[in-house]
Amino acid sequence: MHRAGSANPRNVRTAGSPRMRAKPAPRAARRKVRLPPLPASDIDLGPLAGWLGFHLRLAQSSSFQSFARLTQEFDVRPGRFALLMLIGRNPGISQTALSKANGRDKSTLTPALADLTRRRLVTRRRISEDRRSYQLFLTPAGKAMLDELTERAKRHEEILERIVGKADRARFMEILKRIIAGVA
Amino acid sequence: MHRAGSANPRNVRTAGSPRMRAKPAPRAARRKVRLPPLPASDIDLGPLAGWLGFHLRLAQSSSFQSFARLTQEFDVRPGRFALLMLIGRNPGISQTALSKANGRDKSTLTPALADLTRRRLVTRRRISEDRRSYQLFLTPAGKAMLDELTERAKRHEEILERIVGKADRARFMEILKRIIAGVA
DNA sequence: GCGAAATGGTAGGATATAAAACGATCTCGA
DNA sequence: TCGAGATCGTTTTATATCCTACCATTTCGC
Repeated sequence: MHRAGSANPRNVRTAGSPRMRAKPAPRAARRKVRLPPLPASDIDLGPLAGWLGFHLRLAQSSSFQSFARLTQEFDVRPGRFALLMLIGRNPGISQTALSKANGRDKSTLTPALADLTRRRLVTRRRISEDRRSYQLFLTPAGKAMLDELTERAKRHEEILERIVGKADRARFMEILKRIIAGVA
Repeated sequence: MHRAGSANPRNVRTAGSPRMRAKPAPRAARRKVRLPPLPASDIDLGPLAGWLGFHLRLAQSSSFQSFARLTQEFDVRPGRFALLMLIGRNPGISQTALSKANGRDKSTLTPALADLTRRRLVTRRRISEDRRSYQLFLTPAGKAMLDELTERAKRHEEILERIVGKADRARFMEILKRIIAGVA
């Protein structure tokens, strides 16, 4: 898949390179050989090629984009969707608890919830017992939106499951959970 | 792990809840029962609990943070590290090729490379053959930095591999690669 | 050759995210 | 009951990221 051994010194232009096409051989004396930019298909990843972390990052990006494609008409990306789901399943949840379950810093929630509130999908209520915190709820519109999004998310999951394969699914999930628990 | 069935209506405070502690039972008539914010340990993830996409996101976050912890003294996070590695292994690579190998949009590279150039880790060279593009190279300092970072990254990989397990490592990697290729 | 289309890189606008510091409020121990 | 410290949410600051549009340059079709 990638070049073997160490970095290719690339001191010589191979004959028949696509770049040679419309280039009349210059008459001037030996021109210094210049390196054409590497084509994307011929990149040496080095150790990255064998590293889990790198591929975890790329896989997450791919998954994210697949999800976003399926839900773009609602303008809700995975992060927001998880918030709606967590609020819907846990009416009255606090922002701190929400941020932990969502795996994101609590300061991230301030603008996100402001947006969801502005869109009338979520409401916040001060409680008299602890006036520092809010309780979060879905509005009826929020519930409807969550239902719609859940349908799309299911399709996304089906895509992922087809790629992962039925046989490996449980094992794969278990490994992900171990990483979540173990690295933190 | 999470509450069974549909959302818990949470209409009743359970006796012995931690919140009851220093609360002298109010003498006033039946106080309206208020919902304390849910503790983080008792969150219903709903369908999220079974979804690969959600856990992929969290696993990626965990991995990222583990890496960042090991390399924080160099102020280089996974994205920058991958850039250094890719440039180091592919001297003369163009920004577009780099962005593809790195799985990020090319416009993301402009500020990233400006930073790496400012720190004298990377140099860019216009080439006469195609004056639109640059060739990227590591400086000696960039190479030294890459070597240092590679050591830390190896430790991070060892952590991941211990979590994933020797037996599952190859399978796990293969699945990640399928997701990268298949969803895109 | 020439003009249209593609390509490499940058700029601007928008969103997502984290860390640190902060004010308000609550809890705990003595 | 009081004060130190913890907790909740926000603000501020700094990155990272994408998308769209754009400019300069190159390639392609004819």
